Order: sequence, then structure tokens, then C-alpha cells
Amino acid sequence: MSSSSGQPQFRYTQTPSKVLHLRNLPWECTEEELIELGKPFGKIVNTKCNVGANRNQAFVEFADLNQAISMVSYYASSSEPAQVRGKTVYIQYSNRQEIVNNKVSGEVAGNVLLVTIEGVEAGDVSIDVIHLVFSAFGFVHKIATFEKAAGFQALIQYTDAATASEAKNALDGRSIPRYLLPEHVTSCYLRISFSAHTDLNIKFQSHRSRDYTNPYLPVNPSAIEGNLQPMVGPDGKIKEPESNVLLAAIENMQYAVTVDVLYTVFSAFGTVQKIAIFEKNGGTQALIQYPDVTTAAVAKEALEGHCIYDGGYCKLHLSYSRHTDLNVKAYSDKSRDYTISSTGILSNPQASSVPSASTGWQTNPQVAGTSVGSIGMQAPVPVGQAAAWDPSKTTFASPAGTFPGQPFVPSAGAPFPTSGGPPSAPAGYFQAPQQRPQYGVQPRPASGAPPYGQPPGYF
DNA sequence: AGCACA
Repeated sequence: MSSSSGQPQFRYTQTPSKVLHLRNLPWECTEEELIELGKPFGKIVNTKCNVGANRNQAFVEFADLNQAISMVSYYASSSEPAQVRGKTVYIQYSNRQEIVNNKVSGEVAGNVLLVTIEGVEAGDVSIDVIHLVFSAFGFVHKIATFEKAAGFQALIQYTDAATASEAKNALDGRSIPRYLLPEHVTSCYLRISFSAHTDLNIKFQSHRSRDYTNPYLPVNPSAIEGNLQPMVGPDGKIKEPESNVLLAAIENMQYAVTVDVLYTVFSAFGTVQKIAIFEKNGGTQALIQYPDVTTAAVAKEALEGHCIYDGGYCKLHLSYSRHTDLNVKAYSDKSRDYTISSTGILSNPQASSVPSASTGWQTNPQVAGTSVGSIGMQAPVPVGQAAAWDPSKTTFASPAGTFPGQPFVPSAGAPFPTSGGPPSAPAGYFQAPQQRPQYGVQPRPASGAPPYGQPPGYF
């Protein structure tokens, strides 16, 4: 029955809805344009474009009813009509209270992108390359990569949906630049949709996932990076290749870090063959040699960013050295060679001449990009300071060799229990080892610290 | 210029 009387075809007094119905939109009006239009009035949580026979209608849904009311009210009394691309847009409340089943998942704009990288295997594109590519559009908060039936995929979290949309629009269907890819990769197309996620839960920094907002997130010890390709850093530079020798830059060195201390810390992961400590660029660095790359990699992953002492003291930044075999003095206050039979060392504890391990090392100044937080540790105790006190410490002007008879004990030379610690429990090694009571050493700054025997308040 | 499930 056609009713010309009765209900009006269109209601002019519509019940407000947080969903607005837009008409007379330009051809293929995008969601971004709708968001742009409605953004001044509130938060748009959903849209539906290209509605109607002419596909020139749309719905936008605000988070709050009052936001929709404010938009309708504004344009009801405005002399300037709402416009998209210069076309006047007519706005009214929708007769529904929410947009239902707006789009298939993947079309709803969100701040997290789901990126499928076609034509490659997981090992072909590093997370650093992904980070580099997607950082062009804004700060990338987090990345998680995984392999599914669809192929190699990555979730990339931006600050907001607008940034994610920009990246999606620019990169969807495009290929990662060839120079960022291994040579055998011929094509590498990105298929990008929106993820339903809003905040990724990254548990570890690893070769599969990153949280760039949380530098204190621990590195996953089991996530050793593959050695297939030279890794490209976030800045596009090639990372140093793996090595059995680690370069440790020691930051915030408030307490003395001696050969013995380093030996203890790094022995938790395997046999330490050689150690050399030296000054570089005003800071203290050390080279630690393991028998093999794997051990070094485990130690690097586990220790990077951790502090030898609680309170942020003596923070380690580890990278791979270019060295493979250190040429160090068997025993000095700055170096140790544990591969040499201990008997010979004992017989000649090197009483005279200034130790010179601080020179002659080509060192790699770059430190690993990821900085990770300290692990829980007890009060800063300058362990090892007594047994391996460094007399040539920068500001303390004591001539080398004048320190009386260091009770050096080789191999067991670390002044506290060493070795045998399972790599899975490096934390135990950061518990400040027991102090040697006979020395009565109290924690004190390494720089300018008096040797044992000096009273406190020496400065 | 006028309400969307497919």
C-alpha cells in the first residue's frame, strides 16, 4: 500500500544518533576525507563509504552522541556548508544508532598495520629493514613479525590511524627497495591492511619483535639473530658481523671494573679466553674473547644493557668486535690471557713496567642499537676491587707497579666464585659477590677512588 | 541529495 499520507518519507525531526548520514559526497570519497570532516567535532570510531546506488553516501559514527549533535548543530546554523573537495555535503542523523558490520576486518582504519611481505621468506627481510621503511611515515612504536600461511607478515604499530593510513596508502602494493633486500630476492611486494589490534604486546626485543617505546624491555635470550644476511641497522647501516670477541663499552662507571670483574660476569656464558680493558673516547671499554661466536652471541644478548652493579652503575653496551683473537699480555691490570698455563703467570706477576694494554686495539666504536634495562641487583659493591685494584686508574696518580704484592690467583683469579653459572641464569652473577672482608673495602667511586687503606673522605 | 546485510 502506497501511503502518501501517514508517515513522512523523511523525518525532519530525527532522533539524534551518534551515526550521521552524509549525502552528495564526491566520487569515491575516502574514509580519510570523512574523518577530516568530522574530526573537529569529536572522535570518529567508524565509517562506511560509498553507500547507495550512486555510492556517494556515507555514514560516520562518533564515539559520543554529543559529538554527532555538535556536528549537525554546527552545520545547521553555519553559513558555510560542510564540504568535501568543494562539494557541499548534506548531513543528518542516521536512523540507526551504530554502524553495523561496517567493513571486513582489515578495512577499518586503525593505528596498527598488518603487512604481508610477498615473495620472500622470513629471513630475507630483517625487522630493521621493516622499521626503516615504515619509519618514513611516523614514529613506529612496535613491530611484531611472524610467519603464517599467508607468508611472512608483520604488525606495525603507529601512534594513530592517520599515520598508519598514510603508510598504508603509500606502501600498499609497493615493493621494498631493492638495495635493502638480499640479492636473490627479485620482488617483494607489500600487502597492507589494518589490524584490529591497537596495542601490540611485545614481550622481548628480538629478531622477531621490537618495542621502540620501551628501551628497558629485555632481549629475548633465545632469539639469537640468524647469521644468514648482513643485518641492516635502523639507520640503514650494515651491522657489524658476529664475532667471538665482544666489545663492551662501560657506561656510568662509578665503580672500578677490573679484569676479574669482567671475567666473572662473562664467564657465566662460557669460557672466557682473553680480556683487555682500555680507554677510548674518554670512556672505558673492554674486549672479551670467547672460543666461538655462539657463546659470544649468547653473552651479548643476555648482557646487553645490563649493569654490573645495581643502581645503573657500570652499564654494559655490547657489540661485536672485528677482532677474532686478542693479542694481550698474559697478566696485567688491564688484560688477561686465560689460555696460557697459569704456572707461568704465577711465577711472574709482572711487578714493574706500566701496563700498556690500553693501546694498540683497533676498536669498533659503535655500540649495539638496543639499550636494555638493568636487572635487579643488590647494593653496589665494588667487587673485585680489592683483589684487582687498578692502580693506574685515570685520576689516581699512583705510579704503576707500586701497589704492593697483588694476591693474584690465576683462573680462580676472580675474587669470587666464578664459572659454572648456567647461561640461563646470568642474573645470579649480578648479585654482588661477597666482599672480601679482610680488605674491608667499602663501595666508593672508581674515579679518584683511593686504594684500600685510604680513609673515606679522601677527596 | 535522502539510510547500509552482502
